[in-house]
Amino acid sequence: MADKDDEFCLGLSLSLGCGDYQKKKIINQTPINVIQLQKPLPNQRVSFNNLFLFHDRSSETRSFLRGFDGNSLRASAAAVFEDENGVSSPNSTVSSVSGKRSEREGNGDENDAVERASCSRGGSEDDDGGGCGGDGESSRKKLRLSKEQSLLLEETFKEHNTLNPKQKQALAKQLNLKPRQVEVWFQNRRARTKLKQTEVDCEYLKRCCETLTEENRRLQKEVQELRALKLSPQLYMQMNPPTTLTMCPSCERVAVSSASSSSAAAPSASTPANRNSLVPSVQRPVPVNPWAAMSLQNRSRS
DNA sequence: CTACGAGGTGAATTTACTTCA
DNA sequence: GATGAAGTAAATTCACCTCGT
Repeated sequence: MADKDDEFCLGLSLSLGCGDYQKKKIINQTPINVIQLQKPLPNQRVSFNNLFLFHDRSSETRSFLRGFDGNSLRASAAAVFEDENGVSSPNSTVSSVSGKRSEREGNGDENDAVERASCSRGGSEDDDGGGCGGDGESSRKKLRLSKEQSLLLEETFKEHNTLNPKQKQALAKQLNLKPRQVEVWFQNRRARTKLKQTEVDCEYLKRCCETLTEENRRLQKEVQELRALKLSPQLYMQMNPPTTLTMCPSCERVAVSSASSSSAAAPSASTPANRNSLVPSVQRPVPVNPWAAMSLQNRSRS
C-alpha cells in the first residue's frame, strides 16, 4: 500500500466531482506540497492549523494565537523528553484527569507523567483495546500528542502519507505509541489533508468560474456588436476584419486575425485546442481570412 | 476573578467499501 | 466465484481547549 505514493498525480486534484473509488487514488496521490507545510514556533502547540498556511487567515490567526497550551508544554518540556534514553518517557500527553485545566495545572508534573505512562491509549496490549481501562470507567480519555511526537509524525507524513506495517511498527516504537495510534493519526491526517485540499480546490474553481463568467460576458458583448454592424451593410462591408474570431470554412479552424484591432489579443475560447483551457491561449497563425478577402472583393467591385 | 456556554480541534470509533490472497 | 483478512475513506463521537460574556 505504501508504494502507492510512487504514482503522484501532478496538478490539481479535483476531489469534488470525483466519483467512486477515484477518491481513494486522489488522496493517496495528493502532493503534500500543494498545501504548504509550516514549522511551528518553538513554544507553539503543534496543531494541524499551525502546521499549515491557510487561506482563511482568520482561522489561522486564531489557531496561532491559541498557540500552545500548558498541557503539551508541560509534557514536552518537563516530562516527555527530559530522558533521552526513553526509560521514563511517556511520550503521549493524556489529559486523563477530568476537570478544568487550571486545576490540573495545579497538580505536580509527576502525577501527569505517571498517568500518561499508564494511559497511552488502550490499557490492554491489544491494538484495539478500549481506552484507558485503569479507571474502570468507560469514559474515553483524551490523548494529546506531544510537540515532538506530532513533529515526527508530520515529517513522516511528508515522506509518505500511508505507512506499511513495518513503518507503522517502527514509528510507533520510536514514538512510544501503539501502532494503532500511529495508524489512526495517519488516517486523520489524510482526512484533514483532503479537507484542506478540497477547500483549495473550491477556491480555485470559484476563481475559474469568475474568469469564465467574465469571458462569457465579454464575448456576448462582442457578438452584440457584430450583430449591430451586420444590420448596417455599409458599415459591414467597410469594417475591419472582426476582432477575434475568423473561421476557415474548409478546415473549420478558428484563428485570431492579425489585422484586427486591440481586442484581437483576447483568446478565442472556441478553439478546440483551448476549449477546455482556462488559460489564455497563444495566438495561432491565420489559415484563412474570409472577411479580408470579402472586403477586398467588394472594394474592387465598387 | 469565576462560571458557563459556544464553537473549534483532534484522537478514537464505527461503518462501508475495495483489494488481495 | 466465494470468503475472510487487511487497509482505507468517510462519518461520527467525545474529551478537551479557547474565547467571549
